[in-house]
Amino acid sequence: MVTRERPTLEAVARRAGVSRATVSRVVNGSTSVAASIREAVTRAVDELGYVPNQAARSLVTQRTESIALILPETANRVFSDDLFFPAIIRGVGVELEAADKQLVLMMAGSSKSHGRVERYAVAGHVDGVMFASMHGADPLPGNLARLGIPVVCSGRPIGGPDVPYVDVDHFGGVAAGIRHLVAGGRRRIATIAGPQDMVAGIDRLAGYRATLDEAGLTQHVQFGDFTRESGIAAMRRLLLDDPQLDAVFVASDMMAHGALLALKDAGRRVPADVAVIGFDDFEISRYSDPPLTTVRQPIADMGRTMARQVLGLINGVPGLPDAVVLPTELVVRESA
Amino acid sequence: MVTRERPTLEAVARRAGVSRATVSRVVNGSTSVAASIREAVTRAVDELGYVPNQAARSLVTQRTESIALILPETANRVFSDDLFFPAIIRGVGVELEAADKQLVLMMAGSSKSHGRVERYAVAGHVDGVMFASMHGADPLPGNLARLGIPVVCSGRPIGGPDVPYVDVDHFGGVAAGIRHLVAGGRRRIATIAGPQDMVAGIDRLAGYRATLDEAGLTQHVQFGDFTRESGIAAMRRLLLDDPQLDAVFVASDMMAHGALLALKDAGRRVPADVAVIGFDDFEISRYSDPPLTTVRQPIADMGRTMARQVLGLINGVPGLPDAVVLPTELVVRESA
DNA sequence: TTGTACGCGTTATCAT
DNA sequence: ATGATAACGCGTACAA
Repeated sequence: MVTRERPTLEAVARRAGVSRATVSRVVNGSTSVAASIREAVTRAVDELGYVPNQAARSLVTQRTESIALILPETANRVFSDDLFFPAIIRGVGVELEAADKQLVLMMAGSSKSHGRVERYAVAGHVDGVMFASMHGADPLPGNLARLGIPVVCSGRPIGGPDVPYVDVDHFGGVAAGIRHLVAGGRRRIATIAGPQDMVAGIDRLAGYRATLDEAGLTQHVQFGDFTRESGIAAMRRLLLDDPQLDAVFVASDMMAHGALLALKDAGRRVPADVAVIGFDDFEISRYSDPPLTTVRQPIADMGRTMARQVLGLINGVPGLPDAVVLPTELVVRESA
Repeated sequence: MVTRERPTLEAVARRAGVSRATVSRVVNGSTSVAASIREAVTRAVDELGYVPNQAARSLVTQRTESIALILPETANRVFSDDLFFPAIIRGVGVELEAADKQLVLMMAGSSKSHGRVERYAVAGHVDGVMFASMHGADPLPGNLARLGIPVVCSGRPIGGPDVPYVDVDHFGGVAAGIRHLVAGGRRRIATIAGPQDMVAGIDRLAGYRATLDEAGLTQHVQFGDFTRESGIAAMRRLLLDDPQLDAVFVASDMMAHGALLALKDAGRRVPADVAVIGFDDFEISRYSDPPLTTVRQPIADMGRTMARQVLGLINGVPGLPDAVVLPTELVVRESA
């Protein structure tokens, strides 16, 4: 498999009997080119199969036409059976495709890869950067933004929103869920909270605490890491903690699914004995046993919005909001 | 947000009081540099925060250090609740990260984006290309390979394997599943086949036909497109077609899940009345009702293998196999 | 409208 | 061991 020489602008120019500059103009759609010459150049381009060299082009334009999506997780974690990341990628992909940009996917779970991602972005290999699923007070987004690289985060950054972000209304969604439980007569409402180094985990727990306070009820909290297994384990601890509980608000659908399994295992009926509410509204939650009542968050929309924001930043669109918060919505099915 | 001037090789050279060439040598780890000078250069690099410009580097090295994964599907299709693509990406991601290459994800569902992807790859923006989930006799992989671009496909290409590929043993997996059904006394074994423009759909149906022939049984075939909804619909048609059927082999776990729902809906018990076998072994299939007996295919391994193959091609590793076929394995749970 | 010539930031080939 | 210097392929002032 020998690499065939790719034709250059020079080769096309020779073939068409014009200068390189003219070919460049035709290729880039400049209007100030005579129709006859344009036609000749176009033919030469086709005959030679000329395609512009992106590296050379970037070198002078300072643009790469590609945008990175950085996931501070290991590949194994990102693509387990959790559908959050796929949905983000879907939204981002749709929007970038429409803008004719390429999506560079970077997983930065280890500190080694974390550094690699930083160097990559700083090297000017992408025109902009999006972050999803951040842990703790990651300095990377801020660092990149300070270097003048357009950056947008999904999820309000912990430790000071020094970069634009897109998030959903965690608090309001949780409150709606809890109020639904209270209205249904539930009084011993526990929660399985998410990791407290992520804003989704923090805000949903805050929503639980505030709404329970409001109703004057006692709190029961156990923590998971958004996986099904952690949901199973947390539900078991909760049952040990308060065998009389009659409802549980779970901070993610995957963990809620785990809770359902653990409850069935413990002989509890859902929702007769214990009501369960999740958070996400994955497609699959329609098919759990029983179908899951859950707080819907528009994940793909977050991806789309994030992409639009970063494109706006790149193009210098004025008046972009520093923060966009998308609404959540309680979807009532059978589990609560 | 002003783009801060990035320091160039030239700037570092001035600061360290040496030539550009020497700085380049230090940055690229050449041994023939005096220790004292190397130290001075390193310090200048740190102080200035110098990072090599990738475009300039690519221009001369002809390498981009990034590799594309092309999915000939729309973003919406790729990241539905089907876990096939996420698993492929996971495997690819792990392997590329180890090799310090960047993953460029390209979804090419429309013919417009199909062309864009081709131009992108031909423009030399990536060092190699991987394809997953191909439909029909797509000429793109062959075209790119002919241009000297390292290409590997997941799934044997339809219409002549003119490019290296990685696949799984569809036929053997299906045969094992069907024989298990026959051994369990099932005699009216239907199948829900996958799309016949994809090798996974074709080969699994071929396995069904051959193994049923071998056992002298009558065939009942309905088709789906690997989605849960199509599985539901196909199962209903099958029940209409042969109300007496006592088993169904389904060409994917998602469709099998749909079949389970349709059977329950029709009042059939699984496996008492009808045995069900899927194909994939997604994590979630352990939790279906009843837990799904299925043919496991090592999807993430396919991704890893594919990545290793392109990397080998790129590095000119001799003796790479044109085809790698990974084994499948029947996982018996409760549905059959 | 078209062509000339320069510069983008590197790496690589020479001398020294 | 180190330093000039020539590519690499393209866009674009500037000149014609």
